[in-house]
Amino acid sequence: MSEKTTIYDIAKELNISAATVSRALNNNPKISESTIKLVMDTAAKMNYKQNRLALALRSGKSGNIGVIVPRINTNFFGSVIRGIEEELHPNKYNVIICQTHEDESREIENINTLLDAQVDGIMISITNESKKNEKIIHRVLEKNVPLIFFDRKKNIDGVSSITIDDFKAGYIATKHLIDQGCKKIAHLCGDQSLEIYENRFKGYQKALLDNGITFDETYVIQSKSNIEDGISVTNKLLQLKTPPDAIFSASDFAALGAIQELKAQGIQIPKDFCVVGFGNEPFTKFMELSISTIDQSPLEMGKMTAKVFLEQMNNTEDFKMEKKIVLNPILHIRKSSSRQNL
Amino acid sequence: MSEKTTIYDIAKELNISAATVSRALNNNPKISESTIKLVMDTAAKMNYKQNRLALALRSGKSGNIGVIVPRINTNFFGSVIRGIEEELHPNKYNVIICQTHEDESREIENINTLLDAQVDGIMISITNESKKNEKIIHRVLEKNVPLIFFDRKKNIDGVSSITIDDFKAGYIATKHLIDQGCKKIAHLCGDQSLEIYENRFKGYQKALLDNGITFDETYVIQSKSNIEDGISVTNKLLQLKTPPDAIFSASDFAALGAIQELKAQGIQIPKDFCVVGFGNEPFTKFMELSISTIDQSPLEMGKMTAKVFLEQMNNTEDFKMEKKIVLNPILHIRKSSSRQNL
DNA sequence: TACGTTTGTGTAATCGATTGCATGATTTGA
DNA sequence: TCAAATCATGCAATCGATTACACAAACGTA
Repeated sequence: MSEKTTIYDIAKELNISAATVSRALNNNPKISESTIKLVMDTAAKMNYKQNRLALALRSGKSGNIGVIVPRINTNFFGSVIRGIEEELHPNKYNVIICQTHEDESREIENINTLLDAQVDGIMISITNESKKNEKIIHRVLEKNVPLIFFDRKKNIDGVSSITIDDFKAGYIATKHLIDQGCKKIAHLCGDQSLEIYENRFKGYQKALLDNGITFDETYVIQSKSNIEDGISVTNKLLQLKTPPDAIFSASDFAALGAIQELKAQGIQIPKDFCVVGFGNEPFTKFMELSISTIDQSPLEMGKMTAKVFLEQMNNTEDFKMEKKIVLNPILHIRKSSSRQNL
Repeated sequence: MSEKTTIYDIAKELNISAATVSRALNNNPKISESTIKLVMDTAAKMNYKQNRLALALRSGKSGNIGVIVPRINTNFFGSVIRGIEEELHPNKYNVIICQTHEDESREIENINTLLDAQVDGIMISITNESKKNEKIIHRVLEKNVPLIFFDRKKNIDGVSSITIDDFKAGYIATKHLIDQGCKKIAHLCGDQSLEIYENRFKGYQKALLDNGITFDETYVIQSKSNIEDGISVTNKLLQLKTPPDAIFSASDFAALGAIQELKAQGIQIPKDFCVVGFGNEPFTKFMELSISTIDQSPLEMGKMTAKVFLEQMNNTEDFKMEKKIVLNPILHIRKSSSRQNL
């Protein structure tokens, strides 16, 4: 049962005031060298640890940062959080994680919890673009709690964000399929109320346009980010009068489902049909028929997010800083769309 | 720029003392119904939020729980954390995540960080069994900070733990291979200084013994939990005078490497060779040749860990509570070891 | 009426660290 | 040698909520 030593204990021990102890511990130049040394030594001897709660109350800073994600147990978000963590820990910030499970009311709850917990900042990847959570976001801003979006953002003035260039990602993925000789490229798109999915779709359209392929909206079909949906949606595509000869999926999971369905129908990949996914989930690489996909550099994204936060915290200027960082997507070409060796 | 309202603001507004406000907000029976209602209403009107930092200082409880894992971006740990989170959030605890990257000194750092941050408890899956971190663990206990192990534990009196029955897991995995007709079963084992890997190995041995198969130590070979090591280790096994006809790997990643190497050597799975992995990583299910594996119920493990913590927090009795919970491993039989359809 | 109880509130201390202001001691400069 | 400047330190308030103790008012009872 080790009693905690406080600055008062040290003060009593040395017959000086707590104020002097506090100043000495903070290397205040007003305190004489000898006193500082004495206090430091005594503090070490008495195994003194600063009480961060007391500091938090006085300064109004908890030293905690809230991170809100749809879910934590996917490679993408797990890696982003890892990046955030690695950047913030050396700066004495702790990371508090919340999950929304793609549920808006849960998102609101989480933000309130974090505000209650007096976090020094919030980093969030929002669930979707609906108006419902607009209000709570503004409450965060009103409270002057630094807010940063990553990956799934809202466009709000004065709020920084770290995303990847989803338009470009959609573009290069589609362009790659065109380069492989595909002419009828379908797109499994995500919830269009989210900017990321909208941009992937637009990139896809632009690539078609730039390469003289007419856009056909029957080739665009929304799919959830899971295998089952990928299967059923692909099945529908294959029943079209003129079925597609390639799929660009906005999700790796849906792409995997698509591949399973294609195989089930005896279609040869990549000979007769090419597939590109999105996210570079670990399994895309491990599959026997490895899946081409877009890497989103999640680790990097996490680190950038944390860095931008730290910059804003250290920004003592009077003006608000807004940074919109857009990372470069990287296309990994794998077996599911490589025809050069055939 | 919304100024925060405190109980003093409410007190001033109503011309009563802050003490009364505090008591009213906490539904103290000493306060008259009418006052409580008045205070509650005014608090709501003034948008009062309790300052958790002040509460934290006074009570000595931060409301934060530290969770230490080797890494966060794997399915297993991600899911455990998710489980912990889901159980603790409704109880007003926040979860602070730390990663050790399998580095002992990092582990010590993390524990110190958490103690500094005045967490109300620590849940940890340790990096390994070496003596170096023994000291810091005891410091946690001395400080009376509740400590709980999950998955990778140390055996310390009075400390609760939630694990799976790794011995049984090793046993049923091996028994399954024997049932498939395999006679020369190799084991890719993990770091034997970790109890979990030691127990998987022991279960493997016992299953062999119980089924009249002589244990052959040349069939046991240590492998790191990654594909590359799985490949190289399997290559070595195949060069033996009498190569094995099955592998029970203590890691899914090594199992995947093993399968890749087996295929590369033209060996038919499961006809000529069976493989069972460990962990039920998502990819094991997605592979075209899906991999048999042991599920560790990580979500359940996380939830149990949190529950045990909450129980200990609510335990007002004078005695210490120690719970050693052992979850049941579940064998998922998939293509890599299913001979019944051949 | 007088006295003991109950009820509802207020006063002030507490948690631990920080910091503006005051003060006493020492040094500097003329 | 004395005023001014510098230096080192102490005092006390502060952050916001809780709570032991005190106390006044209201009530009940003999």
